[in-house]
Amino acid sequence: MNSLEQHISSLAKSAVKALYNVDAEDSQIQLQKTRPEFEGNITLVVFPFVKLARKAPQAVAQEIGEWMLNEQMVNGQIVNKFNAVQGFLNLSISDAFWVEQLKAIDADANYGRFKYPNGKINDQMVHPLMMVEYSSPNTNKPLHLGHVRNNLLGYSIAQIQEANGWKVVKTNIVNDRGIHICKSMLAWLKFGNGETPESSGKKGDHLIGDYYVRFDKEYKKQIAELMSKGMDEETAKKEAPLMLEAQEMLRKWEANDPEVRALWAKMNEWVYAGFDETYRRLGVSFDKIYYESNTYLEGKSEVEKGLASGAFYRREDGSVWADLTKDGLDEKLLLRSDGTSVYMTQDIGTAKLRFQDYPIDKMVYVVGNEQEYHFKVLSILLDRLGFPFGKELVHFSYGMVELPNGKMKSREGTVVDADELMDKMIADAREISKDKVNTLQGITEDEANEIARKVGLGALKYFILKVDPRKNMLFNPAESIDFNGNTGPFIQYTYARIQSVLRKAETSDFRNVDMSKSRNIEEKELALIQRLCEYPTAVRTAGEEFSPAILCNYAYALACDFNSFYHDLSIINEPDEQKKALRLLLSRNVAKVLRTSFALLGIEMPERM
RNA sequence: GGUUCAGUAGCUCAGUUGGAUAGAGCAACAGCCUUCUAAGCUGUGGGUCGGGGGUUCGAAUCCCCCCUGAAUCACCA
Repeated sequence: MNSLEQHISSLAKSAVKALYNVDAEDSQIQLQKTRPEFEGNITLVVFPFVKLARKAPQAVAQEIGEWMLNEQMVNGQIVNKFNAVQGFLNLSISDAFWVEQLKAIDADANYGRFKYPNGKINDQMVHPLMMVEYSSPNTNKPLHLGHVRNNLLGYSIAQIQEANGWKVVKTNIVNDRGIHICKSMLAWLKFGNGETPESSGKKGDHLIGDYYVRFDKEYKKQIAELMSKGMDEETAKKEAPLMLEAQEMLRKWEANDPEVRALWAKMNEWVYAGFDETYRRLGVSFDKIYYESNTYLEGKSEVEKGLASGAFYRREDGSVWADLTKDGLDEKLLLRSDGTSVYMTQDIGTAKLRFQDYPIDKMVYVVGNEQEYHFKVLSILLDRLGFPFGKELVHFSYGMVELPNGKMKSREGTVVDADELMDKMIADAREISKDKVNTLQGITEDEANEIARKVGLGALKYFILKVDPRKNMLFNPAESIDFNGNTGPFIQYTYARIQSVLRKAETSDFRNVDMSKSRNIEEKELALIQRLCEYPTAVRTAGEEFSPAILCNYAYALACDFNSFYHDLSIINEPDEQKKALRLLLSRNVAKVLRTSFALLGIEMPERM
């Protein structure tokens, strides 16, 4: 609730008390922005009071409106005038109030961020700590568009929660062991001829990914061969020599076989170098990285402890299980009969190490909705094992990125590669900018490339983040991502325009807007101020709902409002100094809010484009 | 089959705890650059909010039943 809403809310409560002698609940005070077809800025919905008043809605609205105007004769005027339409009381707010709001926004360098009661955003008092896990790649293939969505959501939500007062630790759990890596390793040994990133010029993650695909190809050949000899498919999949070799390799890995370990370490290094580059280009980062190869043994020992405490039980074949039937779920395997760990075991171990490293108050896992069951179970298990954040852990579950013909599948090559996609977006941005001969004259090649990078990535990131994270989204590779309309570049362009205006404004100090002189704020100016006032609510809601999309929508609305204002009204050519000062002040703060909201999305702003 | 999530304009998506005549963008069509950046602005057309009941002053939103799609229910991760 912003300060206008607070004012009107308490005014409305007073009105209801005075008129009907009832203390209104907060939930009964329903405020909304006045729809453009009516006069006014903010609207009180009076339906909740019509029963108390025993009057028609229209009459109640009229009555409350009149009471408000009278009341303010005494207590200073915020509400200027009103009109009542059915059950809706539309209130017009005074210009002075709006100017005051704008000045307050301008004075606040951290506008929109959560502030402690002392006004600081980073008090020395203990922050609640939120750990956000995201990305969490397998090391057998390069990142694709699905990972991009994960990374962008994870990074953005970390920024948003930080703006909402959390101390945030961004973390990544790298899935660096298991049968999938052995497949790549094996294929590389058999068919690689010693190929390295250096010798081939391929990024390490792509090189490894190629061998993962190669494994699958050869494996399928073997299956087909076995089946042609009369073996059934099920058996053929198990008996194919390549699969047996891969499993043997995994056993050697677990037994610390020096050769296997050395190969594993070398190939992982290649992958990490590739990932690092992709992360850097995407603009995401981590405060602490965990590796599954270091956590899975922790998980096993945690499970052993749970076994000792009676939280879990062992079956005759030696496998360890958790009985979740009391929680309405099934029984869950934690250790295989051969003693090896499963995914769940590793997540428990990772949680343990993390909790040793940080005083976690809230744990957030940014993981696709295909793993909802897994996290439901993990939450219960961590709680049983005594992790304080277990019960309340957040699985930030997001939807899949689908292609027109369905899901992306690495092994079948139907993936949109992250690196290629970024290349394409940046190249597209560069191409488009070539047609814009106007303002980009005289800039260097490097500057032009840097703008294209920001704009291309801005288009990509906004395209992904503007969709409600919970929903599946569609990406059609045949249609390029737009640079016009409701897009990142549209908002970046709005920002760049403002920067251009501010550069041209001869003075940098235009805060001397004199409110004492009554002056009429134009409708489009007022709409902009009101929109700016909504920013803190957008930041807070985005945090509560775990939805960067809310900030996208907000930034888009603000940019639309500004462009309309910019089209209709002159800024630096305005002869009236007061009006000009107000418009410059407005422009500067629109730019500020666009920039900070985009920063929370992980999108950079170009100063010109 | 059980559970969970989704279904809104030709396409991609918005739509706060139920509020006024359901909104954007793209695509289509028609206008606006000798004037602060036209990646912009303005306008036109386009809807059985999957279907049917119910709750009430009021339902895209809440409840029930169906239809469709997705995910999941592994000694995979």
